[in-house]
Amino acid sequence: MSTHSLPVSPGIHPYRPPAYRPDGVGTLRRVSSATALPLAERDALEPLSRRVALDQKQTLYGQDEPAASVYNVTSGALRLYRILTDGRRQVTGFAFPGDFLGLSMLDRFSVSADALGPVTACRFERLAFMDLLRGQPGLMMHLHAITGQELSRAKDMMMLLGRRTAEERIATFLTGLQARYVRIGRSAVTLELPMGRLDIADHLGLTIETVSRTLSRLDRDGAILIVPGGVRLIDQGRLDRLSAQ
Amino acid sequence: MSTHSLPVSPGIHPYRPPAYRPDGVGTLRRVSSATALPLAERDALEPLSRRVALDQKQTLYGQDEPAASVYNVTSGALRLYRILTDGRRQVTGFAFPGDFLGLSMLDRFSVSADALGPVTACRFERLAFMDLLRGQPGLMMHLHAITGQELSRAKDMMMLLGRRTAEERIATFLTGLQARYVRIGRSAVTLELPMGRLDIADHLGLTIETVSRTLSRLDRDGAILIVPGGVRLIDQGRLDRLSAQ
DNA sequence: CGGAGGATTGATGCTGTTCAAGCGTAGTGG
DNA sequence: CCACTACGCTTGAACAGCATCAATCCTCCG
Repeated sequence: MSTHSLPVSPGIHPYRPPAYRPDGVGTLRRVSSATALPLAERDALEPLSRRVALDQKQTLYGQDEPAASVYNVTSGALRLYRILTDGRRQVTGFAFPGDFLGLSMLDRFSVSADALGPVTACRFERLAFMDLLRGQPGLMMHLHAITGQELSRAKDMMMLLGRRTAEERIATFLTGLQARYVRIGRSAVTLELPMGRLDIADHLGLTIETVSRTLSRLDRDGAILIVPGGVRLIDQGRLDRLSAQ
Repeated sequence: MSTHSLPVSPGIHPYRPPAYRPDGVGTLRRVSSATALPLAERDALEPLSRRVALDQKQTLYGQDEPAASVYNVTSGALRLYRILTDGRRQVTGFAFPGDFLGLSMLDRFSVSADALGPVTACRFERLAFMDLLRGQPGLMMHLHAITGQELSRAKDMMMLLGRRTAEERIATFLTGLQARYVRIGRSAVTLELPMGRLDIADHLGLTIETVSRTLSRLDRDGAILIVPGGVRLIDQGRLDRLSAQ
């Protein structure tokens, strides 16, 4: 997975890899601000959590598996996806530090989740988690709002998959990732892409060839710069226009 | 909107329109069983509700409008959609009796909602609704689960829009509608289609021509029978296979 | 009867897919 | 140190599915 390690490329690309701060503790510290939990609520949750660690390609849970836990990602990234019996795959999203998984608390997971690289997460036993929530209406409301935001983003994805061109999909994907990275305090200019081209393709309803070609074209046109393990956004205006709602 | 009124067609199609029971009261009586609320919880909600009625094409609320209310549909059907600045539209779903709208309780509606025909709904003032929920953790959990199911269906739609063929989309749409109709106690064989072909197209990420052609082909092949205002499902096995996960 | 709106059908074209070959880099082992 | 392999990515050529453009049909309704 060389392309995922973002080495400092010595030549053309003045690229500095994002500060890698292994936190390695089972906490909720690095929850993004948009979905941030108030301190008191975080403290209520923390005693329930157990730290889990995954290596690349390991599965956190599988689609339709009984959902025994709720997770909060603390480091790394995961891909969330469904697969049809004939192998066609839809990557419904990617999870980054601060993101909750399984928050809708249905009996079974609606997607599979596996690690794009080393991942750590906090694990909550679902029933205990729900018991706690029953006594914390404010926290419950907050988690409900997070689910509501996820639902809103799912509708964005429907619009993207149903009605947008390949170039718009790629641009929207990049600027969306940028916005998420900003919220968790990462570079807003050079985006690490921890997922492969095939993951992006299966997320955007395209083929790997179209993803590759479209990225190449955006690079050639000076909108982006493809760097090892990621992408640097050059023409922000153009990208924003392409991804405009 | 003649094709939406489902008249008894005298000739070839032995079609009986679904019993039209105007309930006309601002209650939660006809909530579907899958999302049904326990009696006690329904009684807690009912005092907060005000009945609203819409005529065809009237708007219940618009995308990005401050979300002052939560709704529960009591009769009729609505289309839920987003529009891009250049006019491209994605219909994210349709709402039928029993469905909640605005349940994620974000500050603004994430889609627009307007009536496909005459509609009645219960309206809840959002803040009062939320206040009530704070004291009713069981009800809150239940509504959260409904939102979780909606999120799961949104992921189904992503798979459909990203990875399925036109024929599969149509078949999945029809069998999905069938399942919803069964849950609210309507015919499982002859489906009323209160939405037009354009609505279906914008829901499935197709054009109106492709929807029309695909329905015609399924009709010609004996999988369905197109009747005025709806569709009769003939070859259930074939449709199920086409929409199989 | 005539108009309006939706639906259907046909001809043609384009965007993205499919099939196929080649490239670049990392890792391995002689 | 370098050949060899593996894997992901890129690029090209041909193709297909769905879109686009356009005409016609159907039904309702004034």
